[in-house]
Amino acid sequence: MSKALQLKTAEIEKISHLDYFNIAVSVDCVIFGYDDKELKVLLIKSDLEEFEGLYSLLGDLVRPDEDLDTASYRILKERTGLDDVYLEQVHAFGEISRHPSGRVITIAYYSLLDIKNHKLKLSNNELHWHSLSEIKKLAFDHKKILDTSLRSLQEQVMEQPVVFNLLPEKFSLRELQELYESILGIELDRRNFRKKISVKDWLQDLNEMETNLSHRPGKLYSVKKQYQRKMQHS
Amino acid sequence: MSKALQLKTAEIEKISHLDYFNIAVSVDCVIFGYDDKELKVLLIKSDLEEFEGLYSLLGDLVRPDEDLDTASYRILKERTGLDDVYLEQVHAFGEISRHPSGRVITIAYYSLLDIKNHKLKLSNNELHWHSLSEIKKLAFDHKKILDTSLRSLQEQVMEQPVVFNLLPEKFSLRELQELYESILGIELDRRNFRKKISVKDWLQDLNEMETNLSHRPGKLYSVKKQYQRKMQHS
DNA sequence: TAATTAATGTGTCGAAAGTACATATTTCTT
DNA sequence: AAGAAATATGTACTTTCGACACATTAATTA
Repeated sequence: MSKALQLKTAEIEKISHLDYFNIAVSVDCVIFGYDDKELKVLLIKSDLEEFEGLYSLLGDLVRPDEDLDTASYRILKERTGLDDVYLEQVHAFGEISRHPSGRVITIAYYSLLDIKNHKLKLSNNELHWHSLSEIKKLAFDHKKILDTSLRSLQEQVMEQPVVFNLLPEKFSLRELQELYESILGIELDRRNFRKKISVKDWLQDLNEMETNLSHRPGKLYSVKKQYQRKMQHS
Repeated sequence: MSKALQLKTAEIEKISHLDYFNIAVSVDCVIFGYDDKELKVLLIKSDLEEFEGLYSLLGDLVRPDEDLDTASYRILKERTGLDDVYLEQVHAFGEISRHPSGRVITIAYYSLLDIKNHKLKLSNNELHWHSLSEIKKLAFDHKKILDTSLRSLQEQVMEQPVVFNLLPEKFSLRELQELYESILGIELDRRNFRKKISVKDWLQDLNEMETNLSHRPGKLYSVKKQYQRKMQHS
């Protein structure tokens, strides 16, 4: 093993095997949701004394026999019951004392899902959706991880068709625009937004209308099949 | 520790401490260099039987008492003697069998340096510069890591002032353009390139000219101080 | 020293994309 | 039938992008 890892002999003598295997690897999932015109993130109450009263992202140690990607899917599945969700790796965080109980480096993933259409079994556990705007402090370095993930999402959102997992299958252009505004934190001009989206050619016009509104309904769209991002089942 | 990592009691019983600490963490550095109008990468001959005759990136295990960033600086320092080099994290690679001798996940960093101005002590070791165009196969998953890092560099290069570490302190616009062409793998129009660079306002006109050319010399520039990317010494 | 060579330095025009902005239309409600 | 509340849509202006050509400079050579 030591030779495999290209250590020099002198180093091998100095450093024991156990030293090197004293780092644990975890995955943390930044699960963004969208509901009530607000971007939210799924958090769990931290059960560490050090972080009494604080919330943290959903994470777990990576098992020796699973890929990083597989680990993130497993965590999502275990915690939310969902298995059709797109995950994207964001960054690795490895400061020495980021975890109070030991050396743990973590790989952050973000994920997007439509809160209303993915009813979690929230009843018996400590899992809750939190509005991004209200989150001031999180356990560990999870606030930093959240900020980095949001920035990464913001950078991708206008270039790539990533956000559709946050919406129901059928949505109006107004709903889509409100979602973009939530993610980017800015207001957008309706006509310019529609123009910009329409040149991307991501949407399928369903020839259906919104219903149950007390005003003129809008047309409904869905994202074209080739742009749907689902889990690559492993 | 187990509680710290938020395992359920049932899991703690099933899974021993050692199982979880059976994953090693390494850092691999994709060190790009530029010389002779070509983009190159620094590789070392693999000393694994499995990869006989193949080259690999510069990497090492992360020590329990160092940050990921610190580890990447240490590796660069140890292998090249350089300590004023900018490193940027790219991605974590964690496929189960990416390392033949055990479970090792690796965090990839890229780094940029001017080959001519950073004379490595290349004499006694197996370190060599390889033209990117000639690299077909590398040890481990290092070809994939290299490709991902290059793509990441390509995406950043027009937006951010990242490439100046690949050039000597003083350079002409032609040299800069040739560098961009090497990185992007395309030819650029001289006038449009100059226009694009000039609006960025990254460059300091040094009021000096190239010398020792057999034709009209160009003006020399350097990157403005506020855009220089050096190591944040830790 | 004049002519040649090989590169530098520079500007314009048309196309495409981005931005600001207002009115007519549709559906539901009363 | 009128009013309320939202949808759907186009144009003019500005900025950016891309293609493209010619005069200038310094070194070399005849």
